[in-house]
Amino acid sequence: MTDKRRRRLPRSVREQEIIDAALHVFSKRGYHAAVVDEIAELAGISKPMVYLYLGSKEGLFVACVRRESERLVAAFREAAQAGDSPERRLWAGLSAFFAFVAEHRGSWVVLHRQSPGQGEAIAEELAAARRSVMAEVTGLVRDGITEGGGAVQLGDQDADFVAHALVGAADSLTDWMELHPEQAPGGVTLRLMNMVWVGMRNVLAGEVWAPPHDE
Amino acid sequence: MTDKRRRRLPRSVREQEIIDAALHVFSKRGYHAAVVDEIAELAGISKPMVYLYLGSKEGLFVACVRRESERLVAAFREAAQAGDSPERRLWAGLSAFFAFVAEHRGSWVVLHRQSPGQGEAIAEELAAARRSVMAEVTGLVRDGITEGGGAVQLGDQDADFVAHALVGAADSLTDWMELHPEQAPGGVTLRLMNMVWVGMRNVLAGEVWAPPHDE
Amino acid sequence: MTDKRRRRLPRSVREQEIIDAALHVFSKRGYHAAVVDEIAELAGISKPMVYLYLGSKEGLFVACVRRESERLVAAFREAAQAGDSPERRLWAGLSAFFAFVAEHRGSWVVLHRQSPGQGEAIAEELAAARRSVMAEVTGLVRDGITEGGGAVQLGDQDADFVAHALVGAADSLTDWMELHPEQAPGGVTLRLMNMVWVGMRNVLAGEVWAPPHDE
Amino acid sequence: MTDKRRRRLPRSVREQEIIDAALHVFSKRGYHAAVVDEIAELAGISKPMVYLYLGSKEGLFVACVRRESERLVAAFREAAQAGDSPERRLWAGLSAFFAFVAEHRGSWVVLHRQSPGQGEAIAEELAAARRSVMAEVTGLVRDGITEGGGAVQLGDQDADFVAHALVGAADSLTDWMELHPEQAPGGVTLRLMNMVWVGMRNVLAGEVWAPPHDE
DNA sequence: CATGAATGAGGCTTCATTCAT
DNA sequence: CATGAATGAAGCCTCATTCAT
Repeated sequence: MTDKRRRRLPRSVREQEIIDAALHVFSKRGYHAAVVDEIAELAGISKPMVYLYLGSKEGLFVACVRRESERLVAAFREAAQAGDSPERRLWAGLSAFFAFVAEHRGSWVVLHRQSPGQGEAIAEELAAARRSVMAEVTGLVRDGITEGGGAVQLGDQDADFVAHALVGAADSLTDWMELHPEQAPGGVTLRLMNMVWVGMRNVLAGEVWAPPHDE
Repeated sequence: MTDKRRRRLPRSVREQEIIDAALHVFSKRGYHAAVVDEIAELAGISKPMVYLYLGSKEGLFVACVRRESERLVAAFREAAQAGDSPERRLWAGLSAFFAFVAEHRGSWVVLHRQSPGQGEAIAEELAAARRSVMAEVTGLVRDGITEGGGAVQLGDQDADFVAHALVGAADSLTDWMELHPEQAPGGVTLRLMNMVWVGMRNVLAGEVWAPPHDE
Repeated sequence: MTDKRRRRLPRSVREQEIIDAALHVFSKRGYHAAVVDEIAELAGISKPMVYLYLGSKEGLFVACVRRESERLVAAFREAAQAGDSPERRLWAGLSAFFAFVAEHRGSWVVLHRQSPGQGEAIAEELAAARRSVMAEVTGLVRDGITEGGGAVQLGDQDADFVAHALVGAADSLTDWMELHPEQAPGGVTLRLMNMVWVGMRNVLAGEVWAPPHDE
Repeated sequence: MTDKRRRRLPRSVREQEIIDAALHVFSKRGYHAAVVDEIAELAGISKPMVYLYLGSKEGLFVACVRRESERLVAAFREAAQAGDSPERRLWAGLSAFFAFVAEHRGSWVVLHRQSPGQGEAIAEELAAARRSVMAEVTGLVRDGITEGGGAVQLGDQDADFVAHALVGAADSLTDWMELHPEQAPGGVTLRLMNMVWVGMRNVLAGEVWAPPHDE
């Protein structure tokens, strides 16, 4: 922490600091309960500066959502690019995704655990962010499973289904991880992948399961 | 609905109507953005009645959480009791769970999609409700998979892991269902079960998957 | 405490019970902080009955003030009548007055320790009550001191001065008595009388005191 | 007063102005009947400023009580220091005290004429303020009478008794003064002092009075 | 550029009072 | 006669946002 008094920072840097502060507060309190004063104080500047840079409370939130969803997508993509086969790419992508959700709690909370109905603009921005994240996962799932699972094709709708299930499970498992702090995130990813993965492959290979009927 | 003006209702009935209205508004707006006036208006009474019956905005929320978590647990248990084998019970319970999440959107949103940090009492109540729901799922998962999957035992921790994954996936899949209204909830349950189920069984049977390494 | 349910009491009795309850609550909380619900509950009846009998919160307060000031005046007069000389009457009256203030704390608090400005009607009623109490004291003081102190006459204005001082001192000494519960009220009266009495007599007899000047 | 619109005042000045306004309103209406809006309006600012500076209605009241009790004590002490003998100090202190009570009606009403039971914090603050005021008077009374009256010692308890009586009488005499506006405060002080003073001295000198018995 | 000072608007809560049975 | 049910009105407090320096 350098001396916070009377720093002259370039606009872009200061803006990022404000968004950092906003992310922290929004994730801790939720959009409505968050208070702009707290964000300004945490950013080490006065409130009018916050308004000068981001325009409004909504602007703050939108900036957070935009930046963090881009970060998540970027992490996902970067990891995925490293693999040289669809299966490897999928594994790497999901690992990165899971790591992001587990480690950047604040970002994920802002993106995925806000109550709905906080206003038109916010709902729109959140929906867009979630769509863009989900699209990445869906794409990798489709390719990964299709090629990894053998000759079986996985349609867009099915891939999207799997992507939703994976994302939801990953989200929920961050709660589980808080109850079991001794479990490493990598291990959790592996367990989740195993469960879904082996299931997907076998289901695609024809091993279906049907609900047992009472005779 | 009969004439809403100046109805005199017994306390117990009015109270349920108020909770109905509160559930609707809380699920639409989230705890903080919800406004007590709107709840009162939707319940067809004046604000002081709301306070006379439920005490405070927090009291309203707690009443919603309590009632709906009990409903969810009840639906889950009732369905599970119908089966005569662990596997059947698990299937029935999860079907009921999924149906509840898909159909009682409001209840589920209030239980599971609130921003964190809404205050001590609220956080505590939500945590308790979620624990009680998760405990039900975990119990059925452990028994169901253990006996359904063969001789393999599933420990409490593993069962809880699977339960979290299932609950999270189910939650997320309600979003998917909104994108695909033509899909019946029963079918969605079946797909989810298949994916997880077959995977779990095979994993327990020894078919593990490991991330592929670049050679 | 007899069975409070469904008593049929004559109007006058019930009214006194309500005033009892009101006095208790008003003296404990003050006019504004007092809540009609609490008065009704303490009186063992429903709120509409309170309004049927006393009309309004103001009516409740006015009834308390009127009844208690009459009681105080009555106690004062009754005691004073017992004496057969002005000096005895004064002593007896002041003793009774002091005993009343010390023992009927509720009554005295309602009469003398209300914030001003609670509304026109209330201010008027309180002023009237205080005037009537003070008039009693003034009358006895004038006669008692005039005849008790010798040939010296005490005018109305002076008597009123002494009466005010005595009443104020008596009021304040109830606080002192709370700090010294071991002191009997009778002793306190005696001390006060002694201090004022001897002073008055000597002053009237010519022993004046003047502020010392620096030379 | 200069143009009240949009004045920018430093915090400390504004704060005192707010307390001035609060004192006025609290003394006119009493704690509960006072309305924060009126205080804000009288202070020439908007309500949020009041809350920003003093925190709450309770905070406003506490600030008044604290400031005014300190003022009273200061006036009392300053006057007392001027004398060069216990008797002179007592006279000067009591004169100052009486002048304060007579002239700063608002301060005195807030300090001494609030209904009891306005809430824990308020009751505590008021009790503390009254204790501190009474302690000053008690101290001076003890020294002043002891040395002024000759060789007779006056114990703490007796001094406190006299102090309570004096303070109560002074309080009540402000009412008398309102009925006799032609009387100067200095004269009232002198009369009160004479009455109590001569009495105390003579009582301490052995001239006791006892209630007359009917033979 | 930066901020201390200021506010309009709105939300939670309470309470005296009345209505319909 | 008696009451459970109901509400209009008002008060405390907070917060996003802006002004004047």
